[in-house]
Amino acid sequence: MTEIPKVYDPQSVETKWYSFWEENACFTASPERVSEDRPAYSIVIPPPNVTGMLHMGHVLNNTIQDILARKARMDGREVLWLPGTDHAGIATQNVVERSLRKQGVMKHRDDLGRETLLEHIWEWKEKHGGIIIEQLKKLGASCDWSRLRFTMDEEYTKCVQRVFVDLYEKGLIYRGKRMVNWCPKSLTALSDEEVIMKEQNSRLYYFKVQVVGEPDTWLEIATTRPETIPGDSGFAVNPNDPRYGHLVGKRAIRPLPVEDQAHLPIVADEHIDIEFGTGVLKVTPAHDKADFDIGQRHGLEVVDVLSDDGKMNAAAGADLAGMDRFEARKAAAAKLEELGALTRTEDYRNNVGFSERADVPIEPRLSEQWFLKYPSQAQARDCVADGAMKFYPERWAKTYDYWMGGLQDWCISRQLWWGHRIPVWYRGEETHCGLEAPEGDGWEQDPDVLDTWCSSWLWPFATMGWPEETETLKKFYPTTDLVTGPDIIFFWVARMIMAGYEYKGDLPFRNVYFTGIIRDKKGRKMSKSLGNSPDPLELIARYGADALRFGTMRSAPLGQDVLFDEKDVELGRNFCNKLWNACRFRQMQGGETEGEIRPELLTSDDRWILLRLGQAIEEVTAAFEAYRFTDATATLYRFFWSEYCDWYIESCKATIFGSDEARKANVLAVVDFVMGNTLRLFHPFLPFITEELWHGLGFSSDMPEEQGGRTLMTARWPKPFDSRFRELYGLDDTVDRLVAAKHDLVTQGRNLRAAYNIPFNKKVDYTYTPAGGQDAHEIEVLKVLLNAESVSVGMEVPKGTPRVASAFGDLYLPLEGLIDFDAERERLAKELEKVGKEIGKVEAKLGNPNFADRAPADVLEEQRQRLADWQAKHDQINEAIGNLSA
RNA sequence: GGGCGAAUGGCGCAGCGGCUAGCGCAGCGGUCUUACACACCGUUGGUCGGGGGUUCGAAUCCCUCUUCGCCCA
Repeated sequence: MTEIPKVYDPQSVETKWYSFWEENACFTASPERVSEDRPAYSIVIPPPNVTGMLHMGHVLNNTIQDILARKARMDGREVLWLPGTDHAGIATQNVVERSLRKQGVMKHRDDLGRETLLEHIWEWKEKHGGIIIEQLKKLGASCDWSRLRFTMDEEYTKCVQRVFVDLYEKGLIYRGKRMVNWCPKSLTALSDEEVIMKEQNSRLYYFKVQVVGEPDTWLEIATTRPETIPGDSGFAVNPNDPRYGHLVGKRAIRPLPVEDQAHLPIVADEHIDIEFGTGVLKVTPAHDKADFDIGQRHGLEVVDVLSDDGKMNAAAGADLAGMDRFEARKAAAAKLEELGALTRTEDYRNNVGFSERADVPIEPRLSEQWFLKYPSQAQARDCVADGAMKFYPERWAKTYDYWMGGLQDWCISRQLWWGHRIPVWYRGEETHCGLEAPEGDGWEQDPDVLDTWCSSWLWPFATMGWPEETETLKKFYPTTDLVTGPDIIFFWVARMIMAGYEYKGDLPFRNVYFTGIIRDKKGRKMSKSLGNSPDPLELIARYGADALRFGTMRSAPLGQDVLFDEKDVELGRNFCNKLWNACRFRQMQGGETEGEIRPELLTSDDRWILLRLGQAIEEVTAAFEAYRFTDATATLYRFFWSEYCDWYIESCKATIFGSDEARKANVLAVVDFVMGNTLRLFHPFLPFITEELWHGLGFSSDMPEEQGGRTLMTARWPKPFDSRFRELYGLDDTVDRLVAAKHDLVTQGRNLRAAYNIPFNKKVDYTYTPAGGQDAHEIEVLKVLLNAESVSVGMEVPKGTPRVASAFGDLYLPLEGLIDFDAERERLAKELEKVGKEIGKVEAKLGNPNFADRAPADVLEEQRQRLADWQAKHDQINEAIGNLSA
């Protein structure tokens, strides 16, 4: 760091240090190093989609993980941040199939067959699978890349199969023909969690059916899905509905299909809502879950009128067969009208389940699938309820508990090819579930694969070598923190907890931090179609990774969504530049690095900045303990920018540009002490620039190799100052008060010149009357802070000279005959009014006998002190006004 | 319909029983003052969503209403 440029350029610095860290194995975790003195810290990455691209959600999530990991290293812990990717079954297969269709390689996957398509997907994975990993490195993620895992690695796959076999043998996994959520676009079953309910503007169709043998009796029925009428196998009414009781047991004529107008039974069922529509329900057991249950209770036939791709099949009748379900809806309504059966239609808002991935309405469908009855439910539920596992923010614990209280069996089979194939083989009536194919000929493996979440729920331990009791597992499981989005609390978090108890007999992580959702500055979710989703890589290229990290963290409070604005990143860049230049300033002064601080040479400002540093250390450390990263950045911002740069550096120029060499060396020692600590406090947030400055300023040179000598990454996290330290350097409240009064006087003094329209670069002469003893150094400081030509002490000033005052003394701005008495009088009158108001408020409070009676003594005393302070100020101003007219 | 969360100056937030309700950004005025114009100095904006209550004292606790967001049915 010989010639430091004026503007920080992150590009080369970031590349340089990331390579350095990797080459020096700074991210590598080793179980052997774990001991009582060096406790383990671990965190597993929520595996991103292997073919995905880095987006702002990843930035938020992984920045937080990196901050936690880096802080833990500085706390002297052995850190494992375990990275990896997820095969993302449906998403990945969709992407590759689309690409193959586009290239004309195939029209349908059956054209290629299972093996060939899988080859193509693996090829795709090899080509694109590393992109997101490289992107995470750009962000500065300090993952142990030597342990990179993929959910379809051979070993991981073994874990998935082993768990399947085990749960099968325990009777928790079973195969059954049940109503499932079917996605007609992806052509697979889905779990309940993958169905998103959306409110829709629909139409309610009313039609009538004739009761058999009673030509004058008609039942009117309301439905949103007339296209399923051919699949109806009964009509149901509530037994308590007086309108229809007499019809139960009779039959009515189904109008469609016209070539098969069947006579369907009218049944009574408690579950029918009397209020909805006409109170009569058409029962379609094949295409509605509730209807299926009603059908089961009354022995109704199941008539499937839809194909797996959402088109009507032959059973729907000649008029509808082959049509898409939405087209068929209109056609069916038209047909009813033609038959004179359609009585009316009305607009209707209802909730329709959509496929999460394909975004089309799902189709409830009777189908043979594999289901899982969740294991270790009670333990998983209790660990959060009783606080053994902590959620941040806490409120998610309620959501979790509610969901855990209503668990439904999980449909885990998917009609896809990309994923873990179900380890079950069939031969005739025989079924074999096992890790290996059974002996003998004629066995066929189940064609389906498992839900992706049914592999990633093993992530915390399957990535650590389970089922072997590896050193890694012994030392790093359970993990410490999990950082993820609340949108996958059921998909992933809850299931990991259950798997953790079932297979490790312990919870998988102790704390879960739920991030907010990243939105644009207008509060809209980021989406490709809106084009409001910035490319993090581009932001890094333009502002630097540190800037992106800091900007994001500064605007991401615990428990709230993040309204992302590029301005935040710009602010992050400006912040880095400020840090850069503060160090550049230090560099320009030369002298010994980190010299010894001699207590007897400390100025009030030196003591003050040490006090503020101590305060900042406490605040940032406390913020970390509460996972309040925004608070930490706010403290750092305030401390470094306002307290250190704006006040301390400015005031210490009085010494640095002065002639007292001993004092100058002492100030530089203070500067180094403060900067050394500041860089450490910043490092988890700004890893690159802090590492560069740490070495550039030479802080690394006198540190033990493993405690900051080689890298700032392992320098010790600053400790709050103890009483011995405070005593040695004279850090107490009196310093705080004195310097606050000095700053107050300076601000007022600058204000004076502004009030009289004197530009800041114009040097002026002030006159100062110290409140305490006269101190040449303090006067020099005032001169620097006020940008004054001179600060004279004890001079007589003409009557009416503008004057301000604080506990630090009185300050006059002599204006050489230019005093505008009226303006000054007006200014003072305004001040007086403000102060008078405050006095009134405090007096009213103290004058209230109830207050005096009931308020605690310290509050009372505080108010009395305030009154005295205000009155003193009031007197000062009055005196100044008196001087004006005298 | 049930649950959760939010409502504080133009914007984003902090404060969760007693400091003159803070901070950042934006705005306004001034300044290229030998670390930084990605900066510095000064400064204008708020009866804390409405109403009611508890208390000596409420942005903060309770009730209620309104608006917005999320989750579940």
